[in-house]
Amino acid sequence: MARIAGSDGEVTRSEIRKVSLALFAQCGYAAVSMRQIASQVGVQASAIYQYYPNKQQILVSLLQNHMDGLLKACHKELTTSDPVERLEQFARFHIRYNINRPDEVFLSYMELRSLEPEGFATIAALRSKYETILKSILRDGDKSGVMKVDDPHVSAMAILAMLTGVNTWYRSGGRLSQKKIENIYASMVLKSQGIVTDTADKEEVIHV
Amino acid sequence: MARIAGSDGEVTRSEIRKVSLALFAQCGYAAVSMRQIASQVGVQASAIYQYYPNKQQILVSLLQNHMDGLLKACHKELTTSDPVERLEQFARFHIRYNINRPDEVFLSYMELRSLEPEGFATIAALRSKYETILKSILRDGDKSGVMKVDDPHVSAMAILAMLTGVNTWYRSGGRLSQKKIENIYASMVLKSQGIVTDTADKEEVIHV
DNA sequence: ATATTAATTTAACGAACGTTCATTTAATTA
DNA sequence: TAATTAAATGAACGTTCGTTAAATTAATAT
Repeated sequence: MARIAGSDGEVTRSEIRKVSLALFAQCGYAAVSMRQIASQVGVQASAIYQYYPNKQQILVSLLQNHMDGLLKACHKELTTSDPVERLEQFARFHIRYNINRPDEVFLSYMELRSLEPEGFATIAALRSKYETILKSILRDGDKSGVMKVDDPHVSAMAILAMLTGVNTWYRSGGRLSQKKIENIYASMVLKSQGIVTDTADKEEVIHV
Repeated sequence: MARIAGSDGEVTRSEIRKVSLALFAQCGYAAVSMRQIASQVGVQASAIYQYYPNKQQILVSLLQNHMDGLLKACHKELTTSDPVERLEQFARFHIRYNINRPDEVFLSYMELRSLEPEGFATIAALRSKYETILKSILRDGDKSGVMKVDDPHVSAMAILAMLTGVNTWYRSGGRLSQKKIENIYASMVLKSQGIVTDTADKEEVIHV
């Protein structure tokens, strides 16, 4: 047998992406074989090479795609110039965007080590771009006195780790709604940088 | 050749542990071969089987060892019963203990997926034990009104992710001392749960 | 000095790996 | 309808994988 009735390159390509993403996230890049991917797609391993030159490029493409989408969506989301509001927008965006893409996020944070130098440089640069967005917000907020940021770099790393960590425990259909989770994390992020905003239980910070 | 002059089982065993830990953390469990480990130890791959029945048991043993040490050290560190002080002790301990064990921590968080069911259950139980320590502190603090904990489980996960994240960026010999980093993280953790403690710039929270 | 135990080697097993290549069939174009 | 292009197959390549077995030598105990 060779070409199969009804076969479509675009469909197969997207199936390869879908299956690779799930398998890489679940088992790790190195532990997944081309035959394993092919089997779940419903083709032979050799068919994958019609779409990707090698296994490594599947990973690079998945990561590139995710980071591009993340950056684009983030820029669209940050609409205000006020640092505090902007920090809240960022926190909420990060939770909202990542909570529904657990596999992409996991890959992005865990499989950088599986990238060869060229791909690594590309993806690391995109990640750095994203981190810089948050650092700028923190620097602005600290400078204008509305936040208490000990160290913008450390704070940014801490906030990102905290937010991204939601994927280690969240499973859809759980006890808490996504909106509720977003609220909790946004509140913790703001508080962690010395901002108090709970409207339900309003407080005021006064120097004594 | 066979047995080598001066060879010592205890030395070889600990070399295997050391090398495996570094390689698993750097490349991922699945990407590391027995021959690769053996080569760095300075023996043939078959020699490893004198010490571990298979590759999987090396990983299990490393993770088991790390979690045991973590739990033991943590219990020793938490000396006070005051929830706020206890939370600070926990945060500082977690940073201090983990920052010097980046490979173990990375493995513990990333290679649970590489464990077969039995080993997974063992390690997951130990991790859960550790998480429960933090959750209890948060519950106590919230109940007694000295903290504002939206949800103890979410807060615990957020705090752990934030603290553990230090290993994604910290490299020894960097700009900040370990003590300074500990201070920054401890402060963020406390603030994130509605506690204000900065002694240098004292404030008071007043309900309006 | 001899027997035993500890530590390692070399050689080999079958299985799986990523990848290439020639071939085959379906769909599209001329 | 014929020629071309798209999408897949199946077989094979050399390599590496985890693991086992038998042999060999060093250290220790008798």
